[in-house]
Amino acid sequence: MSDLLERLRGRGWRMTAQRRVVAEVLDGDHIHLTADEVHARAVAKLPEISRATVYNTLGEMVSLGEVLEVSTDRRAKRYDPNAHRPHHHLVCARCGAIRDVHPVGDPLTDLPDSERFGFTISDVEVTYRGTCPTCASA
Amino acid sequence: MSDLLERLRGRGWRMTAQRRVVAEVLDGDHIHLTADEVHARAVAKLPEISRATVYNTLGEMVSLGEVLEVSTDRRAKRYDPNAHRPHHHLVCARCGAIRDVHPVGDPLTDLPDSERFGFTISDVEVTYRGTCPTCASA
DNA sequence: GCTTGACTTAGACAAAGTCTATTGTAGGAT
DNA sequence: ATCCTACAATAGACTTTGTCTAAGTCAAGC
Ligand SMILES: [Mn+2]
Ligand SMILES: [Mn+2]
Ligand SMILES: [Zn+2]
Ligand SMILES: [Zn+2]
Repeated sequence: MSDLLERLRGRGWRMTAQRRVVAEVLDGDHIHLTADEVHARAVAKLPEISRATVYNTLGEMVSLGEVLEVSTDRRAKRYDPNAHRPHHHLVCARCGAIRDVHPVGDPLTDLPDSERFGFTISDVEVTYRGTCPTCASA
Repeated sequence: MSDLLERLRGRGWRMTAQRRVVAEVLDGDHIHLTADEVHARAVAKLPEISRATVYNTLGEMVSLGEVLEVSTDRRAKRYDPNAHRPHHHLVCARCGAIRDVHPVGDPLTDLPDSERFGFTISDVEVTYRGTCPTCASA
């Protein structure tokens, strides 16, 4: 069921009811929830879970490399369980819907040496913005 | 002197000491200051300028299209007077230094139709991350 | 030099996130 | 099975970044 939960087992991770529900809430494709959204969904399964624990648990999952932090807007960070397949994001400017996308080619080759200012570049992050089909037809 | 200030004149923009100082502080190349940094530098020239006025003025400049908001980290928004030459950003992960960069080609062509989920894409934002020469030699 | 609507200000308020002191518990040891 | 203890969970104070409001100030046209 929870692929993320499976990945977290056998890492010496002490299993608690709180950690289990956070992992369950983050299961699925194109999942990019804020900490507060994770908390709201976790409370539905385990009413006494605290906000601090959700933040702590998400932070640990990020440290373990099993969850990614995504910042597609200037509001809250979003947590993404799709940590093992490199990807970028497509965001609807109207409703905020987020899709995982996989551009072809390496965007790094598009940056000429004269535009690198002597930096050693280790990562490129691409965000596509537009209007989703639902918002376009509304 | 202040190219930004020149651009803002003759737009029916009521000129005040506060607005002049904010525009002066934002003059230059590769400028990407936070609102608080703008405020600190503005206070040095005009001690009584308030935080609210800096936020208001930056917001108006953004609305006029003369300043861009840049979000290269999850902390404060940064304000960029280079609003008329499309560009992307190269960020040092260690010290936060930000350079304006101009990749060749259109990153949109790298996203196949099958990866567009029916969206109409209007904008692409690219952030290159790495280590600047100063941090690399330290 | 008036008048007036636009601008500025201080401080309250809000959202997102961090930190701390205290209490609880998972899981190994006995 | 029970005990122990290091690790985890909790409430709430605190911080950072940003917005809002009500009252005072001023640039610019007449
Ligand atoms: Mn994703
Ligand atoms: Mn820039
Ligand atoms: Zn939409
Ligand atoms: Zn650096």
